[in-house]
Amino acid sequence: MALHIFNTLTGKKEPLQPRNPPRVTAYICGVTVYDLCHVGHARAYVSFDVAVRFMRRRGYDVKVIRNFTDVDDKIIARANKDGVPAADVSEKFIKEFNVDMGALKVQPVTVEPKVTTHMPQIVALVQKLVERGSAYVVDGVGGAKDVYYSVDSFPTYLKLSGRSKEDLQAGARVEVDERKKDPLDFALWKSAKPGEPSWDSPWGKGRPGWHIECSAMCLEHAGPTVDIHAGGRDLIFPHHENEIAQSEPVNGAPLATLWMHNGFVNIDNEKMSKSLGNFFTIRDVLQRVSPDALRYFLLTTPYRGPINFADTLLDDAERRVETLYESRRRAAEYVLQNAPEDGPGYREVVKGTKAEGMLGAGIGNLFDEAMDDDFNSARALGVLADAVRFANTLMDGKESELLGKKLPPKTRARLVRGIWEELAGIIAVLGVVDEDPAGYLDRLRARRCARHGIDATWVEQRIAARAEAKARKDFAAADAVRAELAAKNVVLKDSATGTRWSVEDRVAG
RNA sequence: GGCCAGGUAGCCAAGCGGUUAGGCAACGGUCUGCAAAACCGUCAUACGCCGGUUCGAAUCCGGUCCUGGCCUCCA
Repeated sequence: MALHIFNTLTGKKEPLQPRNPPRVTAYICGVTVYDLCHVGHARAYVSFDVAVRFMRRRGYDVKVIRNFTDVDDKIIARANKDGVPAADVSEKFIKEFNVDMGALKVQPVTVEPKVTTHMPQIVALVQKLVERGSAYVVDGVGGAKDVYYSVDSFPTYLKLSGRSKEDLQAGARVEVDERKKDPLDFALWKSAKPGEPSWDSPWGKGRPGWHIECSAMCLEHAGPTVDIHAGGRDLIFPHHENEIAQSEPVNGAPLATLWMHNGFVNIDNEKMSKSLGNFFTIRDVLQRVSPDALRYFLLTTPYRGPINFADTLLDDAERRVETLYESRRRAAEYVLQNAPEDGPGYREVVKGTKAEGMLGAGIGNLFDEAMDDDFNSARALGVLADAVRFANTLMDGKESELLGKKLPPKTRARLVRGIWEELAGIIAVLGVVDEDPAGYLDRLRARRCARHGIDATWVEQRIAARAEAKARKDFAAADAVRAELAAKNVVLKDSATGTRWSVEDRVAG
């Protein structure tokens, strides 16, 4: 099966059919840079990051365009409030955005266009719309003009959201503006009020309306039709609807073949919003858990549906990621210690056994099959779980139940190596458990030590004392140390190579 | 009011006509000086409710209840 993606425009999963394969163009609506990003942004950009990584795994040459809207009412409002130029606000939050995306391991996109560097294209597009009668000019501020888009000029307006103009007006929350021909008409160009950033145009000093920048930048970087246009659900109306209305009459072609929209992040089953105060920035969250944990959490639900955000769920994800890193580290050590022999891979070994149904088709294939179904990351994590569990079973030497026979360590090592080699490709797409396990686990432990006020040196000393007690068979003393450390959330893990320790985070957060 | 999602075992969450998703928690077991981790088993013939279609429905159809969202800026 080929990659299928849910298309908002048709309401169906459709095969990805790029116009010029293997090239895929994708325009992802970026942020308006007036504040720090929240977990809703994290969900959108992590979802699309995984989608892009998977398309690349599938052999597509993906060009990703993700804009910054750096001219906007909210930026101006923020600048006025802080008493700084608007450009300072947008520049600051572009930097912050990049910091957050970097932390989340969202891969850099191909092009990051900004409104301020695409003014000529925007003005030219507005001009074309006026010329062909899609837009009209009215009096604005101080002799300058405003330009409005006429929704009546575009018969298929609202085809993406499947609404009707009557429905929207029934909401009766559309602002009344005497100069508009239709209440649903929206601004393409706004005349500048005193003190606002502005650019020269045929209509005097002004700035673009909210939607036009994406039409202009998408055209500039992807051409008349982009293969995939993506953003949050909330953008379906009005933003994407308006983009379509602005672009299609001028381009004479569909703006996008596929429209992808990610679902919302809810907090305690309510929409996250600033007014409700249930609002978390990405860095708030990364204060609590690792980027892997946040990514893993976001991937536990397919991108299109809502996802409920809660500390307990994040903590669950972090523990799960920790387990996976532990397994990965253990696998690496196991392979190193057991000198894997050459021979058939796990798929052949599993044939005709209980484990065949689980992994016989091949881990990579199962993963691809899951992701081909509209990037079903939840299913993909199931594949990951099955594979890791099987590798652990082998390392435990408990494979006879599954395989009907016991294998020598060298054979097990061969299979474990093969499994993790395949898993490497998967975790590279998901962007979780893809770091050096020792480094990750050390950082995790250090963070928990800090949170619980634990001194690592002291722990090591206590462990040494316990080792001495154990050496002289004084198990009572050894157990006393275990209990002493357990009281501080420190858990000891004895192994052939010595005692490892970790910090449990379950109590007190 | 209009439009759109969703309701799956203690919790999270796949599946969307027939064959074990997966994870977490709990409990039992293997292992261990004791543990932890890991693995095995149990919880699990679960799918909001009522009808209908079908040899067969969590999956399709009709109705109904509930939750959330959009219709204003929002990923």
